[in-house]
Amino acid sequence: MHGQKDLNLEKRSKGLQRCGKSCRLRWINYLRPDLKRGMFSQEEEDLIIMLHEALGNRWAQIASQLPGRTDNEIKNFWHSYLKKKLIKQGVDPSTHKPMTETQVKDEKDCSIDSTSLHIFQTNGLPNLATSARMDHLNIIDEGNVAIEDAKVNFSSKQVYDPLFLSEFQANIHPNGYHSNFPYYHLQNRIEGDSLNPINPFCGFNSMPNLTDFDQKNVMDRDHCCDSSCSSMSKNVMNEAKESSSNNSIIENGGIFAWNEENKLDSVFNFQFSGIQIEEKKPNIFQNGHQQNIDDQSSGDFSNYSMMFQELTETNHHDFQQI
DNA sequence: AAAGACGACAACCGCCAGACC
DNA sequence: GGGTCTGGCGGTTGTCGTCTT
Repeated sequence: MHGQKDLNLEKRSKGLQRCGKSCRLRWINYLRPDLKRGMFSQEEEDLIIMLHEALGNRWAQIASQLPGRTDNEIKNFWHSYLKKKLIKQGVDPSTHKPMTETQVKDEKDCSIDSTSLHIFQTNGLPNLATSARMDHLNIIDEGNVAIEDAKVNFSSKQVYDPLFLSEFQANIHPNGYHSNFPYYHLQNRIEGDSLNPINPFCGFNSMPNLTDFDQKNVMDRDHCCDSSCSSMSKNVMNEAKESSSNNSIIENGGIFAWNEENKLDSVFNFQFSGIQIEEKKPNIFQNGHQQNIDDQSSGDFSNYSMMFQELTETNHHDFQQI
């Protein structure tokens, strides 16, 4: 240990002796001009939790859904904050399922008392990123999965779950943006498109790559993210509202399949690359919610947060008390 | 005021895959 | 086909500032 310390001291005194690889890493994680600084917003937290539930420790993929955030940053945030937060909520951070009382007790860092735990466990309340949706997913890690295996039956989905898997297919409005589901799906439903009944089979597209951001896109990053996420949240909110009124989610068919790519990556398609078009076409989903004051970090997912809050309001009540 | 604990975060390490020769 | 290089990734470590005792 001392040797390592001495080495570090030496490095500092001489200046870090970086190889090309570490220079690259420093650029990506620290120096890149498009990096978003500052704390993570609540919306980003929620998104990370959900993405982590779906993707596991694939930080790079998670980061690709959070423009301006690096995998390293998200990873650190997870280990230093989110993980503990989930544990305190009685949620196993690795499985995203409610921990048993024993598990909670086993967690050294967990200060939750058994009474509180009992409250939400007996109520059958989910964690924010409920595990229910993933329970019904038969998705295999590397994405090479037979379509049959990838089918998801939403009919067994628990009603309280406001954000089932399709939420990740945060599609862009067809008005110039990419769209498969849920927007298009939802539109058909709302507008009663008889030619396009609710299509239970949803295609997926290649996952956007953060590295695809060019400098101009970077300049517009927040706007882009804001819009796409807003539409996403609105769509999901509508979907969830509808489902709550019907007391079920997607009962007609309730199955979706993968396209030829068959990659879990593809589920998350925020299409950040649609910036240019989006700029010219105002987002029809703007619902008048005031942007979060913290424009750097919170604005991007403001609607998403509200949706989350609204959808989980009832069932989340007990959590607030914990 | 000092020492230890803790949290945040940058940096490092090792592995892997793809490109190239 | 095999070796080397490079980039990407996830896990882990080290440092530093802040908080607590």
